[in-house]
Amino acid sequence: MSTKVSNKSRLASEIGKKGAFANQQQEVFLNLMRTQALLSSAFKQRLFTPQGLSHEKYNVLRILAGEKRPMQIYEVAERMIAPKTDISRLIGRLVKAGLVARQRCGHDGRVVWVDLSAKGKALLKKLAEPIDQLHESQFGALSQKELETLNRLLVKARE
Amino acid sequence: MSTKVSNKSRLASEIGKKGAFANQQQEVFLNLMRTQALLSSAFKQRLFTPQGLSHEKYNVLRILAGEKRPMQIYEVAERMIAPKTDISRLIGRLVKAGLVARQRCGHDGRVVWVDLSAKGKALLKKLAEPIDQLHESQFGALSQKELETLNRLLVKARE
DNA sequence: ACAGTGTATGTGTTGAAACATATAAATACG
DNA sequence: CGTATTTATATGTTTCAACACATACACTGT
Repeated sequence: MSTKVSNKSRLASEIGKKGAFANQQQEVFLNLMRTQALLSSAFKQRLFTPQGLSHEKYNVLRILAGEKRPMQIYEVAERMIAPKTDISRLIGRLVKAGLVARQRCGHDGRVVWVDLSAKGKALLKKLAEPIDQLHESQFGALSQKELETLNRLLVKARE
Repeated sequence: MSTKVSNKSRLASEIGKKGAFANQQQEVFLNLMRTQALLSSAFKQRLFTPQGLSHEKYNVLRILAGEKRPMQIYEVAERMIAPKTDISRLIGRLVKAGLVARQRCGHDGRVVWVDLSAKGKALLKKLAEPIDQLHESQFGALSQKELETLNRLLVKARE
């Protein structure tokens, strides 16, 4: 039954504050959810929705822009912020919107290459400065040292 | 480490010479999105989906449990992690699942009171410890001081 | 009393997310 | 070779989210 001693008890006994600890973790969790929701909703409302974009669509564009080359669909899927199984239809919507081009590979009949279209590149260029400004308005109150700390702690929480 | 800033520095001068910041801000933003996605997806997969819950459903239950009293629908909506306009149908689904009770107010014909049902309370009780354990597995690597710092920085980013 | 305004909740509709499953092509293997 | 397995993408179906709009009631001032 007790194949694994809970980490909580160990840590809690080290610190001697069992209940308070769990609450603090809950607080951090809710805080993380709330902050993410607020910041991402600002992007959606101010930048993405007016351009007919969603977070996921923008993400694909951003990934393609970062690579500066055609990518296979599964490569894009692997780099999405949230793991994405339903990538085909997302790409399909981007193709329909004229933002990416999709092309079957000759050698390997399974593969589809996707890349930014001129329209997609133009849209990203248009968004670049507003995005920087929004980031600045969101994180401007945090010093560079605080940003580094936040980065480090967020990564640590993921591991 | 090489600092490749050709594109950024031009933008930086346009928006006030904070180009070095813009990259770091982007990194924090993406980090925040990724960490939130990972942590919340663990909750969904391990705890919520097996119980037929979604994040939003659980949120309503959590809010009602915290108040320990019947609440009006708009009160619940105001406390959701993400602002929710479409709360009626969410409550409707919870009623359908038997987790909350919904009752019209006699005095004010507009008002609907919602409260946890016995089934809802039992579900929350059943989830309490697994939730603590999951929090511990997610945040156990962070010291209490680090959690405080993370909390503070997340709040600061929201303001 | 009643028209106008504000408040609380409900719904119509469209698009997207989730999850399983299906197709299709390349590769491995006996 | 031919069959099984893996890889890459697509689709069927159900449920949910978002946004606008609609309803239903309460309150206010005249």
